[in-house]
Amino acid sequence: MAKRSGGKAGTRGKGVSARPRGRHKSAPPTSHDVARLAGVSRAAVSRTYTQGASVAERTRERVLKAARKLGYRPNLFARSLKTRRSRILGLAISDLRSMLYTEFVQLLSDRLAVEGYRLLLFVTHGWGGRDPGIDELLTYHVDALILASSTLSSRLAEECQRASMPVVMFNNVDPEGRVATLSSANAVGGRLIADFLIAGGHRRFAYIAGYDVDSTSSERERGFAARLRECGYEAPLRAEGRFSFADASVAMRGLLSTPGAPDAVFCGNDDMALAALQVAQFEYGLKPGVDISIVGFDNAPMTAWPCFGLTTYEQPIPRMIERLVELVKVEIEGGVMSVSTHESIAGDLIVRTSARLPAQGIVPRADGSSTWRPTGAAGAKGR
Amino acid sequence: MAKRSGGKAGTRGKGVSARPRGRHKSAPPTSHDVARLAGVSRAAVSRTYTQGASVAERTRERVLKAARKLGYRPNLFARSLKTRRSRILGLAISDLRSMLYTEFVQLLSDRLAVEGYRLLLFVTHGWGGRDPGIDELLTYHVDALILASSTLSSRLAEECQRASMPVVMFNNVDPEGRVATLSSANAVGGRLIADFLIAGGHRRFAYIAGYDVDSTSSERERGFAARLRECGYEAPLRAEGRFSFADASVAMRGLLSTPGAPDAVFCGNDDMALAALQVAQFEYGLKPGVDISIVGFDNAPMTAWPCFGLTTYEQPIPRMIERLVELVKVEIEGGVMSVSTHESIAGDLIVRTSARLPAQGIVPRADGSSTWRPTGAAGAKGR
DNA sequence: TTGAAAGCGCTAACAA
DNA sequence: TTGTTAGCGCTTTCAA
Repeated sequence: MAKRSGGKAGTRGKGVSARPRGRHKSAPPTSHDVARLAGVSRAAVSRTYTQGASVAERTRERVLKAARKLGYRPNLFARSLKTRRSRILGLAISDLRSMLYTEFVQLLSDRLAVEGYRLLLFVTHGWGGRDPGIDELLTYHVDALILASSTLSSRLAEECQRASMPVVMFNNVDPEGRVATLSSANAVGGRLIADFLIAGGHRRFAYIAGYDVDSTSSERERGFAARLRECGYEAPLRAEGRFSFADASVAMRGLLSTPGAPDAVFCGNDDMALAALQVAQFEYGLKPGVDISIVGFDNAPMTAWPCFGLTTYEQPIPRMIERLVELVKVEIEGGVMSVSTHESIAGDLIVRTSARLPAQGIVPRADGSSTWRPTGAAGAKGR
Repeated sequence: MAKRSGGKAGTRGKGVSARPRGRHKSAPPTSHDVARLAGVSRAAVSRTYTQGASVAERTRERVLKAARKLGYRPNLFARSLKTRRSRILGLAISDLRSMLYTEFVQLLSDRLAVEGYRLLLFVTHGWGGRDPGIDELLTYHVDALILASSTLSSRLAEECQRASMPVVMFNNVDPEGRVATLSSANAVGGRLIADFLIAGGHRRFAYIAGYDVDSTSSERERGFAARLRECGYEAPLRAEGRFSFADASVAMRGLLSTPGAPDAVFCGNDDMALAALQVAQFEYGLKPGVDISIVGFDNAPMTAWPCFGLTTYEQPIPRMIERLVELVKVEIEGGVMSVSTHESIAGDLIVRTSARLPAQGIVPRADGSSTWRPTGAAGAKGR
């Protein structure tokens, strides 16, 4: 049972007047303190910590020595007042627990660290059309905002614009098309999965959706349903899994308990697909890839685990992050965006064991996994 | 292919002199701008946004109206200069992808949002004894630092103290005991798992460790090994899984390929346990809970999935977060910590299907899961 | 290369 | 209740 050190309290002179302190803790040292100890001006201290400023080596050393002695670190928030750059980016995200997004945040954080940026986290729980927190979001005057998979009302877009806060959206679109957006090829993926399941010989399709308001989910569904229709199949059954394991399990039970139960289920993300997989397998005794085909969307790392072997449409996170970071930097520089404000990045359909394999078109990928390419007449089979 | 709006550039008067602007973007409005438009002083604007300040309703309304018109939000970084509170907490964490920690960060972020705090993220990749980034960490003058499962060298502890930065450690201990620490009952958990596996009739034990330097893993191992010794068993076999799925898979293969392969494997966290489980099941054809027992540590949500049914020692995250937040608040207030600087919180052993059940002692928990309580002579069986 | 001085956007003590 | 004033800790002209 150690005791706190507690010492170092009380006063300490600074310039002419003593600074007021907290009761138990001394305030952190400032450039003023360092300057005094080193016998230089505050400007010299500042220059020591500024890339490419001109300071004599001797001055520099004295500053650093004094700083070390005092435990001084420049205050980034104070600096940002003058430089107008906080090197902090806001990340608004609906749920960190979605498998793909934990991967996304980890990799994004890593990538931005290289760039000298840090992430300030806002977990938004999906907002669902309303946008509470918008004022708070804008109160932190971060360098830019990344809105990842959280619904953006047109009002938020407008507010950010008026507050001249740079924004980039990731995997969700601004309904009014004013905000730079990067997403995966949702509709394309949905279409490809339709082709894949048709080629696998399926007849009764279903889609487990995320949220209705979420463009991510609805785009995937749109592509899927459109392609089925084009090929002469009925509209897929539909259930809502709210992007979560628990809700998707319920949705899947509902689907499998109906008379004309589907033999092919496409899920709006991998979390829901793993739920569907397990419900089919452990509650209905179905063998995935044989009795039923289940396909996800994301290619989250876990889906490759032997117990799952999920067939899923890849979101190429590393590439997406690379591009996202570029977009953010452009927004921050305030450059003129001559390119499209809505970009999408396509991935491969990663073929594993949870869905029946078509007779042809399976091709290996560089990383050892397999994908599927529609053969012949672009996969159209009529009916 | 929408075009950017681009407008609103150029200059805008402010007081006597025009402020310099960026090229394409206007600077965000300040309290000065609002004050001018509303015909009041900057102080009045400030008061409007300060809890419990005295402003006439009429003034308040005029300020808010002007603010709305301009898209003004107070700048929190500027405010923090004066108030010495940024309402930002730094979170240093070694890897977001560990199942328990995604849960932890999500819940912590939620809990802190209620308290009015936001998290600034530092992913540290485990640091392993060295502590790069310490200067950067301290450059953001956040209100406090939470060091979650990342190795803290005594130097970092000292530096934070000198920079008078409040720190709380979560699931890792300051080697010198100077920093407030909260962890789960690692050694206790390790001992309980030893008892449990012994009661299950096992003979050949193994431990898959995280990192050697990590106190979290070594404490668990210490309790496990100590209890085995007390009960007259040989020291467990040992392999290093570095807290990751991939490395733990390799470790498990190594373990199962040795002549005296273990029939009971305790893993330092759940991620490694799920790896061990799948290697045993899919590569060695062993049936968990029958041919071999595998126990994890964390009780991450996924471990309850039907395909896993992992028996694991619970880290009661909600309770731990509650206490963590209290500790952080105390540190921030600078109050005298009269309590122990190292607290630990115990959880239950959650019994599922991945490990053989002892003949007695299985009891239900309130949430529907089951736990195990050693019976008789505190579980000691001698030999 | 250096220091003095002004000011980033905001708050708080004080006086009106 | 309000405005004036003096900073919070830092950077950045401008002269020296």
